[in-house]
Amino acid sequence: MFVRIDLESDVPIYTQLTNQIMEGIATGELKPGEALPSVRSLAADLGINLHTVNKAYTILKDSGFVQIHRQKGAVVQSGGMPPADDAYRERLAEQLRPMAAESLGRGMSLEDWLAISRASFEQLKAKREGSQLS
Amino acid sequence: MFVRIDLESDVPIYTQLTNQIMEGIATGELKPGEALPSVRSLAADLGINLHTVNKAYTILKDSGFVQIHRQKGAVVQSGGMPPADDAYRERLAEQLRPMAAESLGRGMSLEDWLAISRASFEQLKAKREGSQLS
DNA sequence: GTATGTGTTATATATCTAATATAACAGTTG
DNA sequence: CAACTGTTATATTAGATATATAACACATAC
Repeated sequence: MFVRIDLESDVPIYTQLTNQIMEGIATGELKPGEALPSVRSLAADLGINLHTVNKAYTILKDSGFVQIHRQKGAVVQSGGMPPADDAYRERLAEQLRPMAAESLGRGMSLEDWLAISRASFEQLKAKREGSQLS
Repeated sequence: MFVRIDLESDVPIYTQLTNQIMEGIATGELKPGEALPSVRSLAADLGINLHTVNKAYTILKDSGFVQIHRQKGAVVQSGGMPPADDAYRERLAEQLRPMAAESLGRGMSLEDWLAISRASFEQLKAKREGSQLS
């Protein structure tokens, strides 16, 4: 498995898991229809509790990135990913605002801010286009 | 005071406070050398506890955005804001990554991502250039 | 048809964070 | 001296995080 958990981080384990799995889906490392490890096996692999993994899976299910077949397990959403609709864009802008404020406060230019922002997105996009043909 | 606290939010009160004061500094609404309200008066204004305000002030002091004169109170940093050095830029990129991943996963284009990112920064910058002459 | 493997649900516990409530202290200012 | 700073200390409540065990419903494999 590609997941790495940092137990020293102040980011909750279930959040680290959620983020990394979502990143795997976004980059195409995990393809639609592909099965995720069972909550028990992934928990055992990572040396964490089953419920911690389950919490991450539930968040991904509620946000529409995975489907959960009660007895088959969790699989990457195959019926189309959730859209970047207006509600999401608002949430995103809300999250970005304090980060933009701190950057502006530290004297960062718009160009620098956009360069870092662009790099974050392009790195993931490049990974996706490298691992598959779309 | 310009601060608005949302008690329903899942964002901790001290974080909301920290963010809004930092935004005030970034936009120039709060100018270098300007005094912040005392922890007691701001707490009373917002209907929250003195220690919650103090926690926000301490975070802002530790990150270099305000100075605290033990008996005069907290004032906006007048000796230059903390720099946007490499360490900060790394932290920023770290924070942006999961957001970029979700946006990519939802099918957002680089252009859309940059547009939202740019808007977040420019709104604050415009506010700053509107409230002062620099 | 029993065994195994899914997610799910239920309790219980330990630890940490967030927020509040009081109280007191040290040092400045009016 | 009185009033105001931030600071420190102690205590309590509530919630989040993470763990541990156990059991359940249901499908599939032997």
